[in-house]
Amino acid sequence: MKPVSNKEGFVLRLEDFLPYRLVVAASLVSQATARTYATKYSIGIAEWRVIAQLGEFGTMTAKQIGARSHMHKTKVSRAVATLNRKKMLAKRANRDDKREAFLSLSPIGLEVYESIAPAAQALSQRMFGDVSAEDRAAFERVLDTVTARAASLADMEEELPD
Amino acid sequence: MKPVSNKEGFVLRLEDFLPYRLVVAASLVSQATARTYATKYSIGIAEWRVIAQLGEFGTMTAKQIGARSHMHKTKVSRAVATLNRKKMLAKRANRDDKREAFLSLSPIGLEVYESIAPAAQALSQRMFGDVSAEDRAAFERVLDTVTARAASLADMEEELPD
DNA sequence: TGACACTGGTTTCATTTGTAACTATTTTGC
DNA sequence: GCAAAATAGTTACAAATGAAACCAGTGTCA
Repeated sequence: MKPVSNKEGFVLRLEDFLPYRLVVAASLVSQATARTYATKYSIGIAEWRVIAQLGEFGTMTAKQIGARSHMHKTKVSRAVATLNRKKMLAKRANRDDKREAFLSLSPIGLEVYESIAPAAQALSQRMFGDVSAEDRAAFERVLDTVTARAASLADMEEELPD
Repeated sequence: MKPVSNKEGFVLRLEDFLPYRLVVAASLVSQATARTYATKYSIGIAEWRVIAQLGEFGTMTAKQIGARSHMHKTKVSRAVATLNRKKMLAKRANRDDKREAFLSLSPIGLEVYESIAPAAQALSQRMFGDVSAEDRAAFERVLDTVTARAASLADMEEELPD
């Protein structure tokens, strides 16, 4: 199918349009991975991301998890709640600030982490495995710059004067 | 914050984990762009994507739009419905197959397309503008391969025997 | 000290989303 | 030609989501 030029003449070629391609790729990847652990371990994406953070860093507050994973705070809150219900994490109050709590994986949570993490790694390998080291490095560079840009853009508009 | 190794020893370093980084980057980009045309032109993401497809290719069925943009058919259906309500597109029945309809932009829709497309282009420029040509090429290569992989993975599982 | 702004986290509510069921039509196999 | 399977698109329903209100605790500054 060939692009059609309309009267005004400006045509956006989506197949060359990086933001679009990025988003499509990500959504496919997200679906594919989600399926893997969703069906296999009955864990949702948000829950898994919380587990992954805690598995990597040990102990964090909900706030930290949200900041690090760019997850909305209500999403984190709910994910934590479900994981808590499933006895997958340990909550320890912070004496110095009773608003927040220190979260970490319970033995069960750790088990889940230990079983999902390698699967995730394997899946990643299947998707990115045969990408050359150079391409991979370039890919990471671009991801980083665009992440930074997009994040700053988002923040900017957040604090616009009304 | 330094990763903590737990008893079992397997730690997934999310900052090195490409699927994760890809998804985070995409979600930030998506948010940033969404905001641009959402607030400026009161158009949702799905609607914009439909407009973009039609702007580029002229006439398509809902099915084609969905396939090309990897959008769920209900999403396409609803986006088309809202755009139709806003008189932004033209629906023409297909005599040879009355189940489907040929969709294209109405003059109003074209206007919207012509005003959003350059803005999107500009935003993309702001995010990817100063990426070197080589990095950009590498980035595209990787996006393509991973898109193909993830898509085939998704399809595969779709037809699993239950 | 006490009022007031602020922050971590939860909850409520309206919106968005996907799954599955459904309608209308077309295709297939016999 | 016709019953059964398939397909384009819509709709009903339930789950996921984000914005905003909210609660409890903390910081500030007079």
